[in-house]
Amino acid sequence: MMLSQRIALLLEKMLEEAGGELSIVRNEFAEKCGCVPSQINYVITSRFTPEKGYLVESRRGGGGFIRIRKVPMNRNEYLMHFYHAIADAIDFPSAQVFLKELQSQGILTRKEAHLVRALLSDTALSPVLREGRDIVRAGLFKTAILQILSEREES
Amino acid sequence: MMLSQRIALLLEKMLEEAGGELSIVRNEFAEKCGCVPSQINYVITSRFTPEKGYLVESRRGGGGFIRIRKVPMNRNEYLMHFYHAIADAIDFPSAQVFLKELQSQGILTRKEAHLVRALLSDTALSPVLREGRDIVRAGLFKTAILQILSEREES
DNA sequence: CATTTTTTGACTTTCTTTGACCTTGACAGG
DNA sequence: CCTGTCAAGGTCAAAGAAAGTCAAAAAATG
Repeated sequence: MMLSQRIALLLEKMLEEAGGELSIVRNEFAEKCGCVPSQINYVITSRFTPEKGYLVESRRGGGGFIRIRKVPMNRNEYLMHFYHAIADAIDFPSAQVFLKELQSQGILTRKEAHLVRALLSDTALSPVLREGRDIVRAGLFKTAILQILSEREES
Repeated sequence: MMLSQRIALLLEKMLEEAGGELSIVRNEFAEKCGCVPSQINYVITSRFTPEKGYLVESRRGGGGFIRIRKVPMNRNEYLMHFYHAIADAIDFPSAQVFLKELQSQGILTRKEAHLVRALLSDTALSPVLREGRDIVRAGLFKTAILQILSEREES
């Protein structure tokens, strides 16, 4: 079997055992998998993507780590409906309609909805070339939804 | 755990216990932490920054000391302080530090802070060319701060 | 056979630790 | 008063420790 496949499987298993959140030390882990360290990045960027419900953070330098969090995607049909409706690009007016909906369903408070709306606005995204803006906005919106989903699991 | 992190934690605890103002003798303190004296400077300059609301003074020579103070600010002062500290570009780790601070000051709830953090992450901004990412992030962060400022106290 | 995915490794960036050397302040002795 | 000495803290750069990037080569896929 392919190396990256095996690594991905192992990560998933560890993630499962750790209850959805896992920290690894890249070089150590690569050692354990018998691969070069950058292979770990490849596996993560190709398979542990936000689209698949994973959130990844990391730190360099002494004491560095890579942390992977699995956001359960199927728990909330309603949010996933939004998630998929966003496609790979969305303009601001449409985003605004979605946000109002999320707010009126009580998924976001007014303050939260306003916050997200501000961040998705054309003003906020003005440093991004107009051609790419709707794509960036779509990615941001999806990230927000994933984040909301992951909050619901906790607390 | 990392040395610098242990030291930072200890300092925070001592600061807390001392009610927000704390004086140490650098060499003594380094001794107690089992590190070289300049490590104390490193910890202070990397973690007890004005951005996080700390004021640091010191005196050399006989009877020298380092005094750390946590300055209480009101909500709007805090926000404007952050707004100006962001300059025109900011990387994710710094943004994260700011957000933690906003959260610990009760200006953002945990959920709000997490939401903004997710939207400012490198993952969320991955469709933006890396060269421009920190600039886009700075713009987004400032937008968020303005939005928060414009909210009434209670949401 | 063409295309896509995987594997590798050289190079880069970020964060931490350490130590050699610099500057400042207090205070004694001249 | 000076001035020298010692007791602080400050600075900086090098070395170490980790993760990130990129592109070329190899392998898999259809």
